Amino acid sequence: MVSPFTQRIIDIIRQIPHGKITTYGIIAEHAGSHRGARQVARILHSSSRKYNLPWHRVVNRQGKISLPQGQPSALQKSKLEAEGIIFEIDDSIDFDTYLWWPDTYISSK
DNA sequence: CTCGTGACTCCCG
DNA sequence: TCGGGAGCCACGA
Repeated sequence: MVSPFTQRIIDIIRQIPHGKITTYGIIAEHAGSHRGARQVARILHSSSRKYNLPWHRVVNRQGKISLPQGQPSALQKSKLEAEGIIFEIDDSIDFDTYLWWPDTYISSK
């Protein structure tokens, strides 16, 4: 049993298509908290261990990996590249090409 | 229950 | 362009 927010976030993460990415902010908005990006990150981290979520498909607002440079970020990058995502020169991801927006019953905007 | 922590983001100089 | 401060709040100890 988890909180509604957590459940919603998990639900959204699971809907991210293969080869696509989204941001913490977008997920937070869909979870009901436009500034709950930190919670998304925390939940994502925590839940990915338990629910085996594709955490590597979530990046920050700049389209970049949030993890500190080093092994963790390298791992995420390699996972994304394995799905066909091409990184820009500055290691960012092109939103026009790869950004995915949850289709879930939103439509309010 | 309380407390510290944080894979973020926005706003203001 | 960049840095600091604030907001937000679930999770784990």
